[in-house]
Amino acid sequence: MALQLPPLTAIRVFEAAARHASFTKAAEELGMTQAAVSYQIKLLEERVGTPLFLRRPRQVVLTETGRRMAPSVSEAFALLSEAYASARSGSAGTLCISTVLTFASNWLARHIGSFQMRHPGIAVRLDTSSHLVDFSREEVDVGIRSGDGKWPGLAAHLLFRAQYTPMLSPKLADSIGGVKEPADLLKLNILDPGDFWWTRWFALANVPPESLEGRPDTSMGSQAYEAAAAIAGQGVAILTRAFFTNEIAEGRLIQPFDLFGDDGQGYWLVYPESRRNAPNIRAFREWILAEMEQTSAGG
Amino acid sequence: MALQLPPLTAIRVFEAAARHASFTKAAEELGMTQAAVSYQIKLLEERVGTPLFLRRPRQVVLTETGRRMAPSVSEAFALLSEAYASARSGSAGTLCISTVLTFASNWLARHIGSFQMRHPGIAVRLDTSSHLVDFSREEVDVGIRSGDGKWPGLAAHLLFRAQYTPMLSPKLADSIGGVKEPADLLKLNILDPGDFWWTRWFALANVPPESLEGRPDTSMGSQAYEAAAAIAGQGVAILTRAFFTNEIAEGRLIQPFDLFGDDGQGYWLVYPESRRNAPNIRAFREWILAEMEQTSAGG
DNA sequence: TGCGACCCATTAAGAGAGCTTATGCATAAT
DNA sequence: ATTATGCATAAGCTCTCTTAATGGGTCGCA
Repeated sequence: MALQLPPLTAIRVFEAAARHASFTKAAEELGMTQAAVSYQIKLLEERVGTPLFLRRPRQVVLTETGRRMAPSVSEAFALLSEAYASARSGSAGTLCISTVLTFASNWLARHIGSFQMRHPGIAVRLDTSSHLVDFSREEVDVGIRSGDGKWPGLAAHLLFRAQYTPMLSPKLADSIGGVKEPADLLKLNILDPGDFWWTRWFALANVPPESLEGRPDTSMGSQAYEAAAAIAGQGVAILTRAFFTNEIAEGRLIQPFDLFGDDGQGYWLVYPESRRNAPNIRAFREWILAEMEQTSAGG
Repeated sequence: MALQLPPLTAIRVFEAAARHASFTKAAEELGMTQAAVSYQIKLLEERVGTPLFLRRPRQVVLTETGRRMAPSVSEAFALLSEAYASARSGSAGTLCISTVLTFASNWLARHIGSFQMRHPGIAVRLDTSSHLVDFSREEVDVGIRSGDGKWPGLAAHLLFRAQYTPMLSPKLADSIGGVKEPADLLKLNILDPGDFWWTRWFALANVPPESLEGRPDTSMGSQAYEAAAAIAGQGVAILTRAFFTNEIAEGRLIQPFDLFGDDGQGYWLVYPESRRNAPNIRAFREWILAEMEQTSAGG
């Protein structure tokens, strides 16, 4: 196929020169010197095989060929720059967030509405697939994942550390006359006792580790489910605090101890470094960091 | 104004890559390496601010933004290459000849039909203005002018030398019993005796120069008119032979002597060197040189 | 599974297109 | 005449773009 295309820079210069009927004016518009315009036009004329301008004393005028060529060229460039501009700005119109399920259900679901209020022009799409998103393979703008914040090529902002601590319903606490010290928890049903977080937390609390052994594993695989069970009074769950500030504030859960486990991980906002300034990404970043600030302050 | 246009080379590459859904294929089409395509696409993606392709294992696929952009871009390029192609070939569609009146009326008028028969696709426009055409100021393809063949920047082909010699109608010659020697001409009416050509020619013929003095100046300013007068038997004209081979062949004029004046000038086909290979110019050049060959051989 | 084929990304180095500066020339305006 | 304007041209340089070589990832085949 290979349609022989004209030298594009020359064509662009021609378009401007034809519009202005002046090399000097075209040079101004294009931000180059008059000499460069002259050079490009000459080049194009050689390629076309016929003059495009007549050099008159203090002006240039299009030849027949030039006149025939100019309108199509202008139209083509209009099309091009429109497509380009719309791609540039249009890229702000959608935001695809790939997030771990935990974060989506425990935090994002309750807060994303605020983002959409502030940026009504941005359509949000959530992708809660569990695999680690590869930005070069999938059409995703930002990701939220847990880890240590070190991913090559990705910018990462810490949202909060994954600090875990036991939580239970006030009613359940009351059923044993209140939870005064960590060992009290052992009187209750432990949700997902196999979770390493329990082991670590009891260690921090100076409770012998063997106390968990032999308990039936009730792992539900998701904090959301364990939280629901805890709220229903079915046991004590060990949860990430930041996800449940709301439940605590509303009294549906209580956090008996100000003691946190911390495995050094955290939840991070990530996106390709190179896209740091994309409008939609910038908007989301600024919003979520502000939101975190506010939440942690309020909680 | 100054719509920010995208980097055009990158856009061209994008267009091809989008069409093929492959960088490698696009590279082949554009005659460059795959690496260059990759580079240009990356460049464009940075400018646009969002990926245009998703890099999948053995293929690339357009992102939403890319899909939105591709059709307009393709259309724009189609427009562009059409305009360019039509300018390229369309430039062969017209041939504007600037020629001195003498040549137009005495030679071209009778022969141009043969050119149009051979190149029916080329519309011929004649411009017989008398001033020396400036190819950079006027929309003229080729010129025919007399001179010494030296014009800077112009290619020049000698059509014929301006050799002049007396001519008259056979009937007029008979009226004085035939023209046997140059001096016999003095018995007849000399058309435009003030023309320097007469002086030169009689000098070549060893006829005293004073013989022309005192004759009324009948200058008509154009060989065509003088030739018409000669054919009508009104006198002897001194004419450029090449223009009247036809009249001689048909017996309407006779050339009594094989003696030619020659002021070193000639008629030349000229055009800008740079346009030597323009299709219309090439066609005309080849035709007129062949025609000259044939005429001088036949005459 | 392991190997080869295919496709894209990346890097460094080199070539060359195209820009700028400076100057010249022609014409129109003053 | 003199000045101002607009384009052409030459030389030199910059920086974009290309090439070449290499690496990584996946699919297909045995």
